[in-house]
Amino acid sequence: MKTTSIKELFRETNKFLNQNIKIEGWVRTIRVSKNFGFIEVNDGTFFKNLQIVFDDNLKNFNEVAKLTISSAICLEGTLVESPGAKQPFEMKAEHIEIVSLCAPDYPLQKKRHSFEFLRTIAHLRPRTNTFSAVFRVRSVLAFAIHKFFQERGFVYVHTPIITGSDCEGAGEMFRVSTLDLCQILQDKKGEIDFSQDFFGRETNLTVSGQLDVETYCMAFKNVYTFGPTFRAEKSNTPRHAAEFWMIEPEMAFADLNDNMSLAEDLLKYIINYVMEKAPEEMDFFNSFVDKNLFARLNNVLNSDFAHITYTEAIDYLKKSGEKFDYPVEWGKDLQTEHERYLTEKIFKKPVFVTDYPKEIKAFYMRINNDEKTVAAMDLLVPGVGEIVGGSQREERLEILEKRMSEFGLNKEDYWWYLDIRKYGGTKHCGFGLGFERVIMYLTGMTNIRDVISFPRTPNNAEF
RNA sequence: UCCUCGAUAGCUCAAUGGUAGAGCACUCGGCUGUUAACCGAGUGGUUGUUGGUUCGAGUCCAACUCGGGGAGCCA
Repeated sequence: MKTTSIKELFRETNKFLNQNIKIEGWVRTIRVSKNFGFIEVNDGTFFKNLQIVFDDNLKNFNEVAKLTISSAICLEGTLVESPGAKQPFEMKAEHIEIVSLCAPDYPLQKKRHSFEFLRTIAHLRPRTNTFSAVFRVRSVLAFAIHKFFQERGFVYVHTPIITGSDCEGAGEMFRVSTLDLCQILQDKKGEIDFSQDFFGRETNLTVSGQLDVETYCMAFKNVYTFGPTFRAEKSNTPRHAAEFWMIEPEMAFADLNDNMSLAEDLLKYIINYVMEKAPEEMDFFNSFVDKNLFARLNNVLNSDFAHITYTEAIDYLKKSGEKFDYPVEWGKDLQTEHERYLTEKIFKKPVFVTDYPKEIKAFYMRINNDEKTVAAMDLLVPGVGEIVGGSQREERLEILEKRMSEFGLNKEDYWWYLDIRKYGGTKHCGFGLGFERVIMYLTGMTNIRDVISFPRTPNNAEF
């Protein structure tokens, strides 16, 4: 007999009602009386469980009655309408095979656990309601992002994970090496001799695919990367991880306004997509994780994002009368408290902040005509803060070279990046979108460690 | 890295410097429609680690480890 998925039962109920079916899954909870009992079984195909009714007509009733949570079972029986209020249908079991009895020291109980505890059993937590919902949404979202870009003709570029360049000089990097740590070779200056290393030079894990993807942008016009990114920063916050995923689109013949339109369209598209494709999971988040979730997401869908310049943002903050821990001053970067005030108190919706002072942004961002600011944009959203950071890139070779020397960067190390400007360079722009931050924003989960299967953070690489 | 709070049974949490406790989980028994099922009984502890103060430390002190919240860096 062919196995039916619980997802099919919920999506095409009439097809299976009063029919004989076979189900394979794991016991989520069991309640037993003297002569009958109930099992809630989950087969992994769907967020919700199927309730099983069984009684002592089963040959192995006594064994079934002693099933432990998370035991694997295979059932045959009839799908019938349920008299109970909490489920539309249930299965009247005629045969239950115990595939594997779960050991009694199984750490997950029927009761609620703290996320902190569940992080210590990251190999078991996908079996809980919350993590089942988080990781199915993560999967749906990843697909939605590809679908969005592919539908618009963007080419997916796999930029390298191991890199010889130090993109934007941003953050500490993880060194990649096959040198024997016990016998590091030093050259005459006493420095490490990377010519003896695997690649014949110093290499690291990537902190951004942007510089590489810009080269493909000049060939395919519209491109994007979507892959793992690594930062060796000892950041200990609910929003940072040493290994995370990032989406980085890049568009040729496009300016900062095109860039912001793309970011806004992308966010709205994936919100719609995940609401449509994972409604049970989203209902769960709205009910148990963040009661304002739907209101917040609908607000994003139904509003045009606000646009202000950095200079205007400083004015807003100064006129607000709010007392901030950090002073508001033109030329200084916006602090988290400033960003949150802008998006949560003043605009109450996503806000693009553009045209930051050139001193506080990266070397590759395009200098504006005022020669004081660069064509950068950050998208701030209520609750999460900065979710997108992007810019129009400096395409003018002389200006880019000047900027690099101001930042103390060695031109020779970026020869291929500069070549793009020499050989048919054009205006272009792009941004980075933190995948985990999107998941947090769309689910209401507040810690990045709870939206990554096996999170890597300082002093933590278990599993 | 800085500030701050915390760590007690498998889990969630109690315990005035003076005998280490409850609910859930687990084991056994009861119960004919349950929904975190219910009722009864039982098992379960080197109180994060190391050192100190004290007649006596889960409780006070110090360092360390890990975790939460905030900050910085950013995505």
